[in-house]
Amino acid sequence: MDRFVSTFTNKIDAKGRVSIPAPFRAVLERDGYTQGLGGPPSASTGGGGIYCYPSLDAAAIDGGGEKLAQKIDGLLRGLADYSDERDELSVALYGDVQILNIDGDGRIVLPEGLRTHAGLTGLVTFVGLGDKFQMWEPGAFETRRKSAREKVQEHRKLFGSGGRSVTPSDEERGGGA
Amino acid sequence: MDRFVSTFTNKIDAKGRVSIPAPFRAVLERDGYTQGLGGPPSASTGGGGIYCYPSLDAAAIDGGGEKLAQKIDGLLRGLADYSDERDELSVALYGDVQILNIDGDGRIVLPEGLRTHAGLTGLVTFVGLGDKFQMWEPGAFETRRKSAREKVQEHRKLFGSGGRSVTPSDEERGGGA
DNA sequence: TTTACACCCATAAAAACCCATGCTATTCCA
DNA sequence: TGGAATAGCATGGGTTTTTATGGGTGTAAA
Repeated sequence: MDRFVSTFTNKIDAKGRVSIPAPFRAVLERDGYTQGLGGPPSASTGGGGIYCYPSLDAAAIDGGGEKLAQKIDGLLRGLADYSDERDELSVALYGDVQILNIDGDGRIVLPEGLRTHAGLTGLVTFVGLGDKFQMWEPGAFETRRKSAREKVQEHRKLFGSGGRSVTPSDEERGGGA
Repeated sequence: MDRFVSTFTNKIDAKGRVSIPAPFRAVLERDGYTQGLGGPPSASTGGGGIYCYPSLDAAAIDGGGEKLAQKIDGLLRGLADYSDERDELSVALYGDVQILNIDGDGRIVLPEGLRTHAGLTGLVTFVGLGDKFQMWEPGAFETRRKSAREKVQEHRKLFGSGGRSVTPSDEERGGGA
């Protein structure tokens, strides 16, 4: 299993730290995470970390590991070096990215900018999306999830399936608080 | 991590010095130094130099290490010798290049010419763009960032995603970013 | 001399690091 | 089978290390 799945809600402590759900951590490690968690004693801010940036179309933070970073690289590859266009895209793709290091206890500190973009206060909901995951303010995510379900319902009517199965988004809720 | 990522805003002090963000310094160190100065080639003595030149198409300064220099070389090599285009580009790219030393505390001094080109006053925003970075006047950068984001929105449509909302069941989104 | 710059030190704030404490789910053993 | 021992995790809180920034001093160019 090397995909981010399921949702978990964790607490932001007084120092601004949040535990990354252990299953997500496991995915990150397999993805080539090389710091803090057993990686080589590389220099200060080198080696790894998770890539985070404000979601383009939602009040949430997108996060992921090396695989996500390579995906971003892929978007830029193909654009001519030193073209104006490339610089501009790079600003949006790399410029908004923050590399957050995971400490020895599996926690990260969310920078002010990201926190406000997602409207985070004391709790964060981690949502697995396969290649990456998102961090939401729990209330905002609940709203989003509901509307997503409704959409799925509609689609099902259109398909005329009428099946009684659970919706794809209906995973079991995560632990904490 | 061997690319410049993320943005940082630092202060220019009374002597005209600016701290290079530590993560960028780490990238430069891995990239190798261009100007071996006295002392061991380790971080302690600083002793490296960075390539800087006015951005061709923006009110900003481009900066980078050895890898950037090589990339510029490669770009020029691709053009026919003695072509007008090459001459122009050579002048544009090399003519204004300055090699700035990093002092023992990770700071550089920005020459007058570069500072005015970017309209820098008391603060500098460092923006990672992968294999180089840019230095902007914070206000000007905000404008740039905004337009860059809009451009990315357009590009996402090209990538085939274009989806407006991210639902928990919404896998495989091309545009990732 | 005056200026510009490399080099050195000091310091506050932030980030990284380390250890301790409950909780829960799981394992193990009588 | 039931309950104690155990292991993994989220969380709290000290402590140390980095980092950004301010300022002093000597030296070499102008």
